[in-house]
Amino acid sequence: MLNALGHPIRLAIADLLRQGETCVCDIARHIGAERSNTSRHLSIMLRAGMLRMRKDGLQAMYSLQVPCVCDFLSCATRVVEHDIQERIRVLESIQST
Amino acid sequence: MLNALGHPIRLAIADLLRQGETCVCDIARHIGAERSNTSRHLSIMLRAGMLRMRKDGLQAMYSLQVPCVCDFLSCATRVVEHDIQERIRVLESIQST
DNA sequence: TGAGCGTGTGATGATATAATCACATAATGG
DNA sequence: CCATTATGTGATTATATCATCACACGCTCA
Repeated sequence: MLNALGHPIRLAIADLLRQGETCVCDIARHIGAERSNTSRHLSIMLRAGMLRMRKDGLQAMYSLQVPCVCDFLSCATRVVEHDIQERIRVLESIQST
Repeated sequence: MLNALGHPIRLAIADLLRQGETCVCDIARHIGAERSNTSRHLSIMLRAGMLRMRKDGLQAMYSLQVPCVCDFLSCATRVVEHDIQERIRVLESIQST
């Protein structure tokens, strides 16, 4: 599952899906990727067990399967923000010398 | 950072380092990988900002940089366990038909 | 000072992954 | 029934990643 999140497009998909169930074409439009490519990444995430899919007429609706994935992404965001702040601090301390 | 955790060896390294600071040779021995390969994966994790390294004589001691990575891994573990239990439930329901 | 140890890193071949194109499938509506 | 639309999937090429080998560097101690 970590591997499934370790790609920019898939991370963007996961982030987008936190807002709720979305169809492939909307996902592709929002993240600016080709639909076939988006579909392929979605299938990877589906296989990883982090997404749920249901057919609604023509559309395939995807949503986050596990609520914890949201917490997971929130935690990742906090880690990254913390890391960025620390790097800024380091850069500033270098600059001041 | 998700990418850095999305590889079996690196995930094993992160999991091992939760127990505390460890040198490269011990890490390599514990996870059963070559030392040069281990060193390479460690540098990837270092660049991702999730590890800290300090030299201690001959040895290079690595440790988890951000405490949140521990929470992160705990959360991942919970997600996976939940997923496994759900898959078992699905399999059993198939078997019972 | 030279041997030994732990570590990091180029080079390289093997493998995996990604993006794109083309096309097939399935549902919808005229 | 046929055109249209949304989706998924082979095929292919390009790119990235991985594991291994060989070797260099820095530190320690006899």
